[in-house]
Amino acid sequence: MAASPPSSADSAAADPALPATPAFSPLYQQIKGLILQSLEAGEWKPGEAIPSEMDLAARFRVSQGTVRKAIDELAAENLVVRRQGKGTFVATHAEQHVRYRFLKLVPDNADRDVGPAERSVLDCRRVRAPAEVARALQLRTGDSVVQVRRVLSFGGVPTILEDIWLPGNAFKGLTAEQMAGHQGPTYALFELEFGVRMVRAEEKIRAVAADAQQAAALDVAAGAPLLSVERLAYTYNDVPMELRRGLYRTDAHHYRNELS
Amino acid sequence: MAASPPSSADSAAADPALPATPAFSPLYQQIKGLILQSLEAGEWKPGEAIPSEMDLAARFRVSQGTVRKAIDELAAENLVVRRQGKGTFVATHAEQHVRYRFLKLVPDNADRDVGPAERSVLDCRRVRAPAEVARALQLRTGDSVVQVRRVLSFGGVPTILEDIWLPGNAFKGLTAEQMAGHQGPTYALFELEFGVRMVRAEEKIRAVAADAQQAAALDVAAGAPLLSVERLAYTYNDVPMELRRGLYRTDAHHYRNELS
DNA sequence: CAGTGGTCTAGACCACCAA
DNA sequence: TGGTGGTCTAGACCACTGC
Repeated sequence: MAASPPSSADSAAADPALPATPAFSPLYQQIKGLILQSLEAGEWKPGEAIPSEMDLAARFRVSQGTVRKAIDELAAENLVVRRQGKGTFVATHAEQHVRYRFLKLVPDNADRDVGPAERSVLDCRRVRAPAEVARALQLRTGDSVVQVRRVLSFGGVPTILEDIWLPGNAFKGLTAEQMAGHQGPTYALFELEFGVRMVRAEEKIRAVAADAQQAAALDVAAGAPLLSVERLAYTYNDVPMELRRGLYRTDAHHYRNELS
Repeated sequence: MAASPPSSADSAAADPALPATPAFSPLYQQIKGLILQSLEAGEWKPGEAIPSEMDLAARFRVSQGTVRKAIDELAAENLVVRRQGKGTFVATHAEQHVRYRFLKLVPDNADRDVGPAERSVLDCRRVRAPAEVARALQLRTGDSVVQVRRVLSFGGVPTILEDIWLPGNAFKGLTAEQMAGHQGPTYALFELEFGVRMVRAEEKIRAVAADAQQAAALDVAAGAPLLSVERLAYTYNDVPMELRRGLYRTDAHHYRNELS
Protein backbone atom coordinates (compact mmCIF):
# COMPACT_ATOMS: atom_id res chain seq x y z
CA MET A 1 0.00 0.00 0.00
CA ALA A 2 1.59 3.23 -1.17
CA ALA A 3 1.24 6.55 0.57
CA SER A 4 0.60 8.25 -2.75
CA PRO A 5 -2.71 10.04 -3.32
CA PRO A 6 -5.60 7.91 -4.61
CA SER A 7 -4.96 8.84 -8.21
CA SER A 8 -5.02 6.28 -10.98
CA ALA A 9 -1.52 5.21 -10.08
CA ASP A 10 -1.19 2.20 -7.80
CA SER A 11 -0.69 -0.30 -10.56
CA ALA A 12 2.77 1.21 -11.00
CA ALA A 13 5.06 -1.33 -9.45
CA ALA A 14 5.19 -3.24 -6.17
CA ASP A 15 2.46 -5.69 -7.20
CA PRO A 16 2.94 -7.10 -10.68
CA ALA A 17 0.05 -9.57 -10.53
CA LEU A 18 -2.46 -6.78 -9.95
CA PRO A 19 -4.93 -6.44 -12.84
CA ALA A 20 -4.95 -2.63 -12.69
CA THR A 21 -8.21 -1.86 -10.92
CA PRO A 22 -10.37 -0.23 -13.56
CA ALA A 23 -12.96 1.47 -11.38
CA PHE A 24 -11.79 4.14 -9.00
CA SER A 25 -11.51 2.79 -5.48
CA PRO A 26 -10.95 5.13 -2.55
CA LEU A 27 -7.95 4.48 -0.39
CA TYR A 28 -10.03 3.78 2.69
CA GLN A 29 -11.88 1.06 0.79
CA GLN A 30 -8.60 -0.56 -0.08
CA ILE A 31 -7.53 -0.36 3.55
CA LYS A 32 -10.85 -1.87 4.56
CA GLY A 33 -10.18 -4.72 2.18
CA LEU A 34 -6.76 -5.34 3.68
CA ILE A 35 -8.13 -5.36 7.22
CA LEU A 36 -10.86 -7.70 6.03
CA GLN A 37 -8.24 -10.08 4.68
CA SER A 38 -6.49 -10.17 8.03
CA LEU A 39 -9.82 -10.78 9.71
CA GLU A 40 -10.58 -13.69 7.38
CA ALA A 41 -7.09 -15.10 7.75
CA GLY A 42 -7.58 -15.15 11.50
CA GLU A 43 -4.71 -12.78 12.23
CA TRP A 44 -6.85 -11.57 15.14
CA LYS A 45 -9.31 -13.97 16.77
CA PRO A 46 -12.92 -13.15 17.72
CA GLY A 47 -12.96 -11.13 20.93
CA GLU A 48 -9.37 -9.98 20.55
CA ALA A 49 -8.32 -6.40 19.91
CA ILE A 50 -7.04 -5.41 16.51
CA PRO A 51 -4.09 -2.98 16.34
CA SER A 52 -4.76 0.63 17.22
CA GLU A 53 -5.69 3.11 14.51
CA MET A 54 -2.23 4.65 14.75
CA ASP A 55 -0.54 1.28 14.33
CA LEU A 56 -2.65 0.38 11.34
CA ALA A 57 -2.02 3.81 9.84
CA ALA A 58 1.71 3.22 10.15
CA ARG A 59 1.45 -0.30 8.80
CA PHE A 60 -0.44 0.79 5.70
CA ARG A 61 1.40 4.12 5.33
CA VAL A 62 -1.80 6.09 5.50
CA SER A 63 -3.18 8.78 7.78
CA GLN A 64 -5.13 7.85 10.86
CA GLY A 65 -8.30 9.41 9.42
CA THR A 66 -8.21 7.03 6.49
CA VAL A 67 -7.85 3.98 8.72
CA ARG A 68 -10.62 5.38 10.83
CA LYS A 69 -13.05 5.56 7.94
CA ALA A 70 -12.21 1.98 6.98
CA ILE A 71 -12.87 0.77 10.51
CA ASP A 72 -16.06 2.84 10.64
CA GLU A 73 -17.47 0.75 7.83
CA LEU A 74 -16.35 -2.52 9.37
CA ALA A 75 -18.03 -1.47 12.61
CA ALA A 76 -21.22 -0.55 10.73
CA GLU A 77 -21.25 -4.08 9.33
CA ASN A 78 -20.81 -5.53 12.82
CA LEU A 79 -17.49 -7.12 11.93
CA VAL A 80 -15.63 -5.23 14.62
CA VAL A 81 -16.71 -3.40 17.76
CA ARG A 82 -15.21 -0.11 18.90
CA ARG A 83 -14.74 0.60 22.59
CA GLN A 84 -13.57 4.06 23.48
CA GLY A 85 -10.44 4.11 25.55
CA LYS A 86 -9.86 0.38 25.10
CA GLY A 87 -9.53 -0.44 21.44
CA THR A 88 -11.29 -2.06 18.51
CA PHE A 89 -12.25 -5.72 18.86
CA VAL A 90 -13.16 -8.50 16.49
CA ALA A 91 -16.89 -9.08 16.87
CA THR A 92 -18.05 -12.39 18.28
CA HIS A 93 -21.39 -14.09 18.80
CA ALA A 94 -20.23 -14.99 22.30
CA GLU A 95 -20.54 -11.44 23.60
CA GLN A 96 -22.82 -10.82 26.52
CA HIS A 97 -24.41 -7.78 24.96
CA VAL A 98 -25.44 -8.60 21.44
CA ARG A 99 -26.27 -12.23 22.05
CA TYR A 100 -28.76 -13.88 19.73
CA ARG A 101 -28.20 -11.15 17.17
CA PHE A 102 -29.86 -13.21 14.47
CA LEU A 103 -32.84 -14.45 16.47
CA LYS A 104 -35.64 -11.94 15.99
CA LEU A 105 -38.32 -13.82 17.91
CA VAL A 106 -39.41 -11.97 21.05
CA PRO A 107 -42.14 -12.59 23.61
CA ASP A 108 -45.38 -10.67 23.00
CA ASN A 109 -44.97 -9.05 26.39
CA ALA A 110 -41.55 -8.04 27.67
CA ASP A 111 -40.07 -6.20 24.73
CA ARG A 112 -36.70 -7.32 25.95
CA ASP A 113 -34.64 -10.24 24.85
CA VAL A 114 -35.80 -13.78 24.74
CA GLY A 115 -33.18 -15.15 27.11
CA PRO A 116 -31.44 -18.47 26.67
CA ALA A 117 -33.56 -21.28 25.32
CA GLU A 118 -33.66 -24.90 26.38
CA ARG A 119 -32.21 -26.90 23.51
CA SER A 120 -33.31 -30.40 22.63
CA VAL A 121 -31.37 -32.02 19.81
CA LEU A 122 -33.54 -34.56 18.00
CA ASP A 123 -31.03 -35.58 15.39
CA CYS A 124 -27.51 -34.85 14.23
CA ARG A 125 -25.90 -36.79 11.43
CA ARG A 126 -23.97 -36.62 8.19
CA VAL A 127 -26.08 -36.95 5.06
CA ARG A 128 -25.68 -36.41 1.35
CA ALA A 129 -26.86 -32.94 0.43
CA PRO A 130 -30.26 -32.81 -1.24
CA ALA A 131 -30.34 -30.71 -4.40
CA GLU A 132 -31.93 -27.71 -2.74
CA VAL A 133 -29.47 -27.69 0.15
CA ALA A 134 -26.50 -28.18 -2.16
CA ARG A 135 -27.58 -25.26 -4.30
CA ALA A 136 -27.99 -22.94 -1.34
CA LEU A 137 -24.61 -23.88 0.13
CA GLN A 138 -22.89 -23.90 -3.26
CA LEU A 139 -21.96 -27.57 -3.01
CA ARG A 140 -22.54 -30.42 -5.40
CA THR A 141 -25.62 -32.56 -4.90
CA GLY A 142 -24.58 -35.54 -2.82
CA ASP A 143 -21.71 -33.80 -1.08
CA SER A 144 -21.51 -34.50 2.62
CA VAL A 145 -23.41 -32.13 4.90
CA VAL A 146 -24.19 -32.23 8.60
CA GLN A 147 -27.88 -32.09 9.36
CA VAL A 148 -29.18 -31.14 12.78
CA ARG A 149 -32.78 -31.15 13.92
CA ARG A 150 -33.64 -29.59 17.23
CA VAL A 151 -36.37 -27.96 19.28
CA LEU A 152 -35.88 -24.75 21.23
CA SER A 153 -38.17 -24.15 24.18
CA PHE A 154 -38.81 -21.05 26.23
CA GLY A 155 -40.07 -21.53 29.73
CA GLY A 156 -40.77 -25.16 28.97
CA VAL A 157 -42.89 -24.36 25.90
CA PRO A 158 -41.50 -25.84 22.67
CA THR A 159 -41.41 -22.86 20.32
CA ILE A 160 -38.94 -23.44 17.51
CA LEU A 161 -38.40 -26.55 15.43
CA GLU A 162 -35.27 -26.18 13.37
CA ASP A 163 -33.41 -28.06 10.68
CA ILE A 164 -29.83 -26.94 10.14
CA TRP A 165 -27.55 -27.94 7.28
CA LEU A 166 -23.82 -27.30 7.42
CA PRO A 167 -21.05 -28.09 4.91
CA GLY A 168 -19.49 -31.38 5.95
CA ASN A 169 -15.95 -30.25 5.29
CA ALA A 170 -15.97 -27.27 7.60
CA PHE A 171 -17.95 -28.97 10.34
CA LYS A 172 -16.23 -32.34 10.61
CA GLY A 173 -16.92 -33.92 13.96
CA LEU A 174 -19.90 -31.87 15.06
CA THR A 175 -21.85 -33.97 17.55
CA ALA A 176 -25.31 -33.86 19.09
CA GLU A 177 -23.63 -33.48 22.47
CA GLN A 178 -21.88 -30.31 21.36
CA MET A 179 -25.07 -28.90 19.88
CA ALA A 180 -26.97 -29.58 23.09
CA GLY A 181 -24.38 -28.84 25.72
CA HIS A 182 -22.61 -25.63 24.74
CA GLN A 183 -23.07 -22.26 26.37
CA GLY A 184 -24.60 -19.28 24.58
CA PRO A 185 -25.59 -18.96 20.95
CA THR A 186 -24.95 -21.80 18.55
CA TYR A 187 -22.97 -19.41 16.37
CA ALA A 188 -20.57 -18.92 19.27
CA LEU A 189 -19.96 -22.68 19.23
CA PHE A 190 -19.26 -22.52 15.51
CA GLU A 191 -16.69 -19.76 16.08
CA LEU A 192 -14.95 -21.53 18.89
CA GLU A 193 -14.92 -25.11 17.66
CA PHE A 194 -14.82 -24.70 13.90
CA GLY A 195 -13.48 -21.21 13.31
CA VAL A 196 -16.53 -20.29 11.26
CA ARG A 197 -17.90 -16.80 11.85
CA MET A 198 -21.39 -16.02 10.58
CA VAL A 199 -21.34 -12.46 9.44
CA ARG A 200 -24.70 -11.82 7.82
CA ALA A 201 -27.79 -13.73 6.77
CA GLU A 202 -30.87 -13.56 4.58
CA GLU A 203 -34.24 -14.84 5.69
CA LYS A 204 -37.33 -15.79 3.72
CA ILE A 205 -40.43 -15.83 5.85
CA ARG A 206 -43.73 -17.53 5.13
CA ALA A 207 -46.83 -18.72 6.95
CA VAL A 208 -47.37 -22.46 6.75
CA ALA A 209 -49.64 -25.07 8.30
CA ALA A 210 -48.06 -27.60 10.67
CA ASP A 211 -48.05 -31.19 9.47
CA ALA A 212 -48.57 -34.03 11.92
CA GLN A 213 -44.90 -34.50 12.78
CA GLN A 214 -44.19 -30.81 13.18
CA ALA A 215 -47.33 -30.35 15.24
CA ALA A 216 -46.25 -33.10 17.60
CA ALA A 217 -42.79 -31.64 18.03
CA LEU A 218 -44.16 -28.19 18.85
CA ASP A 219 -47.16 -29.40 20.86
CA VAL A 220 -49.76 -27.71 18.66
CA ALA A 221 -52.69 -29.03 16.64
CA ALA A 222 -52.03 -30.36 13.16
CA GLY A 223 -52.73 -27.61 10.66
CA ALA A 224 -51.90 -24.85 13.11
CA PRO A 225 -50.30 -21.82 11.45
CA LEU A 226 -46.53 -21.56 11.95
CA LEU A 227 -43.94 -19.06 10.82
CA SER A 228 -41.50 -20.64 8.40
CA VAL A 229 -38.13 -18.90 8.56
CA GLU A 230 -35.60 -20.04 5.99
CA ARG A 231 -32.18 -18.59 6.72
CA LEU A 232 -29.03 -18.62 4.65
CA ALA A 233 -26.09 -17.45 6.74
CA TYR A 234 -22.80 -16.24 5.27
CA THR A 235 -19.19 -16.00 6.43
CA TYR A 236 -16.71 -13.54 4.99
CA ASN A 237 -16.70 -12.96 1.25
CA ASP A 238 -20.35 -13.89 0.90
CA VAL A 239 -19.62 -17.58 1.27
CA PRO A 240 -22.79 -19.38 2.44
CA MET A 241 -22.04 -21.65 5.39
CA GLU A 242 -25.39 -22.57 6.87
CA LEU A 243 -28.90 -23.24 5.69
CA ARG A 244 -31.51 -23.27 8.38
CA ARG A 245 -35.23 -23.79 8.25
CA GLY A 246 -37.10 -22.88 11.39
CA LEU A 247 -40.76 -23.28 12.25
CA TYR A 248 -41.79 -20.78 14.91
CA ARG A 249 -44.85 -20.87 17.10
CA THR A 250 -46.21 -17.34 17.21
CA ASP A 251 -49.00 -17.69 19.70
CA ALA A 252 -46.95 -16.10 22.47
CA HIS A 253 -44.03 -14.64 20.50
CA HIS A 254 -43.60 -12.63 17.34
CA TYR A 255 -40.89 -11.91 14.83
CA ARG A 256 -39.79 -8.35 15.37
CA ASN A 257 -38.37 -6.25 12.56
CA GLU A 258 -37.31 -2.65 12.20
CA LEU A 259 -37.69 -0.78 8.95
CA SER A 260 -35.93 2.41 8.05
CA MET B 1 -24.94 27.56 17.40
CA ALA B 2 -21.65 28.80 18.72
CA ALA B 3 -18.33 28.03 17.10
CA SER B 4 -16.86 27.24 20.49
CA PRO B 5 -15.47 23.79 21.13
CA PRO B 6 -17.87 21.12 22.37
CA SER B 7 -16.96 21.65 26.00
CA SER B 8 -19.53 21.70 28.75
CA ALA B 9 -20.53 25.24 27.83
CA ASP B 10 -23.70 25.62 25.78
CA SER B 11 -26.01 26.24 28.67
CA ALA B 12 -24.43 29.66 28.96
CA ALA B 13 -27.07 32.00 27.60
CA ALA B 14 -29.17 32.23 24.43
CA ASP B 15 -31.63 29.58 25.57
CA PRO B 16 -32.84 30.03 29.13
CA ALA B 17 -35.40 27.19 29.02
CA LEU B 18 -32.67 24.69 28.29
CA PRO B 19 -32.18 22.18 31.09
CA ALA B 20 -28.40 22.22 30.76
CA THR B 21 -27.64 19.06 28.86
CA PRO B 22 -25.83 16.88 31.37
CA ALA B 23 -24.31 14.35 29.02
CA PHE B 24 -21.64 15.42 26.60
CA SER B 25 -23.01 15.93 23.11
CA PRO B 26 -20.64 16.26 20.17
CA LEU B 27 -20.98 19.31 17.97
CA TYR B 28 -21.96 17.27 14.93
CA GLN B 29 -24.84 15.76 16.87
CA GLN B 30 -26.08 19.21 17.72
CA ILE B 31 -25.80 20.22 14.08
CA LYS B 32 -27.68 17.08 13.13
CA GLY B 33 -30.42 18.08 15.54
CA LEU B 34 -30.67 21.53 13.99
CA ILE B 35 -30.88 20.15 10.46
CA LEU B 36 -33.51 17.72 11.73
CA GLN B 37 -35.54 20.61 13.08
CA SER B 38 -35.49 22.32 9.70
CA LEU B 39 -36.49 19.06 8.07
CA GLU B 40 -39.44 18.66 10.43
CA ALA B 41 -40.45 22.29 10.05
CA GLY B 42 -40.60 21.78 6.31
CA GLU B 43 -37.94 24.34 5.51
CA TRP B 44 -37.01 22.05 2.63
CA LYS B 45 -39.70 19.86 1.05
CA PRO B 46 -39.29 16.18 0.14
CA GLY B 47 -37.34 15.86 -3.08
CA GLU B 48 -35.78 19.31 -2.76
CA ALA B 49 -32.10 19.94 -2.19
CA ILE B 50 -30.93 21.15 1.19
CA PRO B 51 -28.17 23.80 1.28
CA SER B 52 -24.67 22.71 0.37
CA GLU B 53 -22.28 21.54 3.04
CA MET B 54 -20.35 24.80 2.76
CA ASP B 55 -23.51 26.86 3.18
CA LEU B 56 -24.60 24.90 6.22
CA ALA B 57 -21.11 25.15 7.67
CA ALA B 58 -21.26 28.93 7.32
CA ARG B 59 -24.77 29.07 8.73
CA PHE B 60 -23.88 27.09 11.83
CA ARG B 61 -20.35 28.54 12.14
CA VAL B 62 -18.77 25.14 11.98
CA SER B 63 -16.29 23.47 9.68
CA GLN B 64 -17.47 21.60 6.62
CA GLY B 65 -16.25 18.32 8.10
CA THR B 66 -18.55 18.67 11.06
CA VAL B 67 -21.58 19.35 8.87
CA ARG B 68 -20.50 16.42 6.77
CA LYS B 69 -20.57 14.03 9.69
CA ALA B 70 -24.03 15.27 10.69
CA ILE B 71 -25.35 14.72 7.17
CA ASP B 72 -23.66 11.31 7.06
CA GLU B 73 -25.85 10.17 9.91
CA LEU B 74 -29.00 11.64 8.40
CA ALA B 75 -28.19 9.82 5.17
CA ALA B 76 -27.60 6.57 7.07
CA GLU B 77 -31.11 6.94 8.53
CA ASN B 78 -32.55 7.50 5.05
CA LEU B 79 -33.74 10.99 5.91
CA VAL B 80 -31.69 12.60 3.16
CA VAL B 81 -30.04 11.29 0.03
CA ARG B 82 -26.62 12.42 -1.19
CA ARG B 83 -25.91 12.73 -4.89
CA GLN B 84 -22.34 13.47 -5.83
CA GLY B 85 -21.98 16.55 -7.97
CA LYS B 86 -25.61 17.57 -7.45
CA GLY B 87 -26.33 18.04 -3.79
CA THR B 88 -28.11 16.51 -0.81
CA PHE B 89 -31.85 15.99 -1.10
CA VAL B 90 -34.69 15.41 1.31
CA ALA B 91 -35.69 11.77 0.99
CA THR B 92 -39.14 10.99 -0.37
CA HIS B 93 -41.21 7.87 -0.84
CA ALA B 94 -42.03 9.10 -4.35
CA GLU B 95 -38.56 8.36 -5.69
CA GLN B 96 -38.24 5.99 -8.59
CA HIS B 97 -35.39 4.09 -7.02
CA VAL B 98 -36.28 3.19 -3.47
CA ARG B 99 -40.00 2.79 -4.04
CA TYR B 100 -41.87 0.53 -1.67
CA ARG B 101 -39.04 0.80 0.83
CA PHE B 102 -41.25 -0.59 3.59
CA LEU B 103 -42.84 -3.44 1.65
CA LYS B 104 -40.68 -6.51 2.12
CA LEU B 105 -42.87 -8.97 0.28
CA VAL B 106 -41.21 -10.30 -2.86
CA PRO B 107 -42.17 -12.98 -5.39
CA ASP B 108 -40.63 -16.40 -4.76
CA ASN B 109 -39.02 -16.22 -8.18
CA ALA B 110 -37.66 -12.93 -9.52
CA ASP B 111 -35.63 -11.64 -6.62
CA ARG B 112 -36.35 -8.17 -7.87
CA ASP B 113 -39.05 -5.78 -6.75
CA VAL B 114 -42.68 -6.57 -6.58
CA GLY B 115 -43.79 -3.83 -8.98
CA PRO B 116 -46.86 -1.70 -8.50
CA ALA B 117 -49.87 -3.46 -7.06
CA GLU B 118 -53.48 -3.16 -8.08
CA ARG B 119 -55.28 -1.45 -5.21
CA SER B 120 -58.86 -2.14 -4.26
CA VAL B 121 -60.19 0.00 -1.44
CA LEU B 122 -62.94 -1.82 0.42
CA ASP B 123 -63.62 0.81 3.02
CA CYS B 124 -62.48 4.25 4.12
CA ARG B 125 -64.19 6.10 6.94
CA ARG B 126 -63.73 8.03 10.15
CA VAL B 127 -64.25 6.00 13.30
CA ARG B 128 -63.59 6.38 17.00
CA ALA B 129 -60.29 4.82 17.89
CA PRO B 130 -60.53 1.43 19.60
CA ALA B 131 -58.40 1.15 22.72
CA GLU B 132 -55.63 -0.78 21.04
CA VAL B 133 -55.36 1.62 18.12
CA ALA B 134 -55.47 4.65 20.39
CA ARG B 135 -52.67 3.28 22.50
CA ALA B 136 -50.45 2.56 19.52
CA LEU B 137 -51.02 6.01 18.00
CA GLN B 138 -50.76 7.77 21.37
CA LEU B 139 -54.32 9.10 21.18
CA ARG B 140 -57.19 8.88 23.62
CA THR B 141 -59.68 6.07 23.19
CA GLY B 142 -62.55 7.41 21.15
CA ASP B 143 -60.51 10.05 19.34
CA SER B 144 -61.25 10.26 15.65
CA VAL B 145 -59.16 8.09 13.36
CA VAL B 146 -59.40 7.30 9.67
CA GLN B 147 -59.70 3.60 8.95
CA VAL B 148 -58.95 2.16 5.53
CA ARG B 149 -59.39 -1.43 4.45
CA ARG B 150 -58.00 -2.49 1.14
CA VAL B 151 -56.72 -5.42 -0.91
CA LEU B 152 -53.52 -5.32 -2.92
CA SER B 153 -53.23 -7.70 -5.85
CA PHE B 154 -50.23 -8.71 -7.92
CA GLY B 155 -50.91 -9.96 -11.42
CA GLY B 156 -54.58 -10.25 -10.59
CA VAL B 157 -53.99 -12.39 -7.51
CA PRO B 158 -55.25 -10.81 -4.27
CA THR B 159 -52.24 -11.03 -1.97
CA ILE B 160 -52.49 -8.47 0.83
CA LEU B 161 -55.49 -7.56 2.94
CA GLU B 162 -54.74 -4.46 4.96
CA ASP B 163 -56.35 -2.37 7.65
CA ILE B 164 -54.81 1.07 8.11
CA TRP B 165 -55.51 3.49 10.95
CA LEU B 166 -54.42 7.12 10.77
CA PRO B 167 -54.87 9.98 13.26
CA GLY B 168 -58.00 11.90 12.25
CA ASN B 169 -56.43 15.29 12.84
CA ALA B 170 -53.51 14.90 10.49
CA PHE B 171 -55.49 13.09 7.79
CA LYS B 172 -58.63 15.18 7.56
CA GLY B 173 -60.34 14.66 4.23
CA LEU B 174 -58.65 11.44 3.15
CA THR B 175 -61.00 9.72 0.71
CA ALA B 176 -61.30 6.26 -0.78
CA GLU B 177 -60.80 7.83 -4.20
CA GLN B 178 -57.43 9.23 -3.14
CA MET B 179 -56.38 5.91 -1.66
CA ALA B 180 -57.32 4.07 -4.82
CA GLY B 181 -56.33 6.52 -7.51
CA HIS B 182 -52.92 7.93 -6.59
CA GLN B 183 -49.65 7.08 -8.28
CA GLY B 184 -46.83 5.24 -6.51
CA PRO B 185 -46.59 4.25 -2.88
CA THR B 186 -49.29 5.24 -0.42
CA TYR B 187 -46.65 6.95 1.69
CA ALA B 188 -45.94 9.26 -1.25
CA LEU B 189 -49.60 10.29 -1.16
CA PHE B 190 -49.30 11.00 2.54
CA GLU B 191 -46.27 13.22 1.92
CA LEU B 192 -47.85 15.15 -0.90
CA GLU B 193 -51.38 15.60 0.38
CA PHE B 194 -50.92 15.68 4.13
CA GLY B 195 -47.30 16.63 4.66
CA VAL B 196 -46.70 13.50 6.74
CA ARG B 197 -43.40 11.72 6.12
CA MET B 198 -43.02 8.19 7.41
CA VAL B 199 -39.44 7.84 8.50
CA ARG B 200 -39.16 4.45 10.13
CA ALA B 201 -41.41 1.61 11.26
CA GLU B 202 -41.55 -1.44 13.49
CA GLU B 203 -43.23 -4.66 12.44
CA LYS B 204 -44.50 -7.59 14.46
CA ILE B 205 -44.94 -10.70 12.38
CA ARG B 206 -46.98 -13.77 13.17
CA ALA B 207 -48.54 -16.72 11.42
CA VAL B 208 -52.32 -16.84 11.68
CA ALA B 209 -55.20 -18.81 10.18
CA ALA B 210 -57.57 -16.98 7.83
CA ASP B 211 -61.11 -16.53 9.10
CA ALA B 212 -64.03 -16.77 6.69
CA GLN B 213 -64.10 -13.09 5.78
CA GLN B 214 -60.34 -12.81 5.32
CA ALA B 215 -60.29 -16.01 3.29
CA ALA B 216 -62.94 -14.64 0.96
CA ALA B 217 -61.08 -11.37 0.45
CA LEU B 218 -57.84 -13.14 -0.38
CA ASP B 219 -59.39 -16.00 -2.34
CA VAL B 220 -57.99 -18.75 -0.12
CA ALA B 221 -59.59 -21.49 1.96
CA ALA B 222 -60.78 -20.64 5.44
CA GLY B 223 -58.10 -21.62 7.92
CA ALA B 224 -55.30 -21.13 5.41
CA PRO B 225 -52.07 -19.86 7.01
CA LEU B 226 -51.41 -16.16 6.46
CA LEU B 227 -48.62 -13.86 7.50
CA SER B 228 -49.88 -11.22 9.92
CA VAL B 229 -47.75 -8.08 9.69
CA GLU B 230 -48.55 -5.39 12.24
CA ARG B 231 -46.72 -2.18 11.45
CA LEU B 232 -46.38 0.97 13.47
CA ALA B 233 -44.92 3.74 11.32
CA TYR B 234 -43.33 6.88 12.74
CA THR B 235 -42.68 10.43 11.53
CA TYR B 236 -39.92 12.60 12.90
CA ASN B 237 -39.28 12.59 16.61
CA ASP B 238 -40.62 9.08 17.02
CA VAL B 239 -44.21 10.22 16.71
CA PRO B 240 -46.36 7.26 15.60
CA MET B 241 -48.59 8.24 12.68
CA GLU B 242 -49.91 5.02 11.25
CA LEU B 243 -50.97 1.62 12.50
CA ARG B 244 -51.34 -1.00 9.84
CA ARG B 245 -52.27 -4.65 10.03
CA GLY B 246 -51.66 -6.63 6.91
CA LEU B 247 -52.44 -10.24 6.10
CA TYR B 248 -50.13 -11.58 3.42
CA ARG B 249 -50.61 -14.63 1.28
CA THR B 250 -47.26 -16.39 1.15
CA ASP B 251 -47.98 -19.16 -1.32
CA ALA B 252 -46.19 -17.34 -4.14
CA HIS B 253 -44.40 -14.57 -2.22
CA HIS B 254 -42.26 -14.35 0.90
CA TYR B 255 -41.22 -11.71 3.37
CA ARG B 256 -37.56 -11.03 2.77
CA ASN B 257 -35.28 -9.83 5.53
CA GLU B 258 -31.56 -9.19 5.81
CA LEU B 259 -29.70 -9.72 9.06
CA SER B 260 -26.31 -8.31 9.90
C1' DC C 1 -0.24 8.92 33.53
C1' DA C 2 -0.09 6.93 28.79
C1' DG C 3 -2.83 4.85 25.30
C1' DT C 4 -7.10 4.31 22.92
C1' DG C 5 -10.98 5.86 20.29
C1' DG C 6 -13.76 10.33 19.33
C1' DT C 7 -14.20 15.13 17.74
C1' DC C 8 -12.98 19.25 15.24
C1' DT C 9 -10.51 22.00 12.08
C1' DA C 10 -8.33 23.81 7.74
C1' DG C 11 -6.79 23.06 3.47
C1' DA C 12 -5.86 20.49 -0.70
C1' DC C 13 -7.31 17.83 -4.34
C1' DC C 14 -10.51 14.46 -6.92
C1' DA C 15 -14.91 12.79 -9.19
C1' DC C 16 -19.21 14.03 -10.86
C1' DC C 17 -22.69 17.01 -12.86
C1' DA C 18 -24.83 20.79 -15.30
C1' DA C 19 -24.88 24.88 -17.76
C1' DT D 1 -16.19 26.17 -15.87
C1' DG D 2 -17.96 26.42 -11.33
C1' DG D 3 -20.39 24.08 -7.79
C1' DT D 4 -21.35 19.86 -5.26
C1' DG D 5 -20.26 15.89 -2.73
C1' DG D 6 -16.11 12.64 -1.75
C1' DT D 7 -11.39 11.68 -0.24
C1' DC D 8 -7.10 12.46 2.17
C1' DT D 9 -4.00 14.66 5.23
C1' DA D 10 -1.93 16.73 9.52
C1' DG D 11 -2.44 18.30 13.76
C1' DA D 12 -4.83 19.62 17.91
C1' DC D 13 -7.58 18.53 21.62
C1' DC D 14 -11.27 15.78 24.31
C1' DA D 15 -13.30 11.60 26.66
C1' DC D 16 -12.66 7.17 28.44
C1' DT D 17 -9.99 3.22 30.36
C1' DG D 18 -6.63 1.06 33.04
C1' DC D 19 -2.14 0.91 35.15
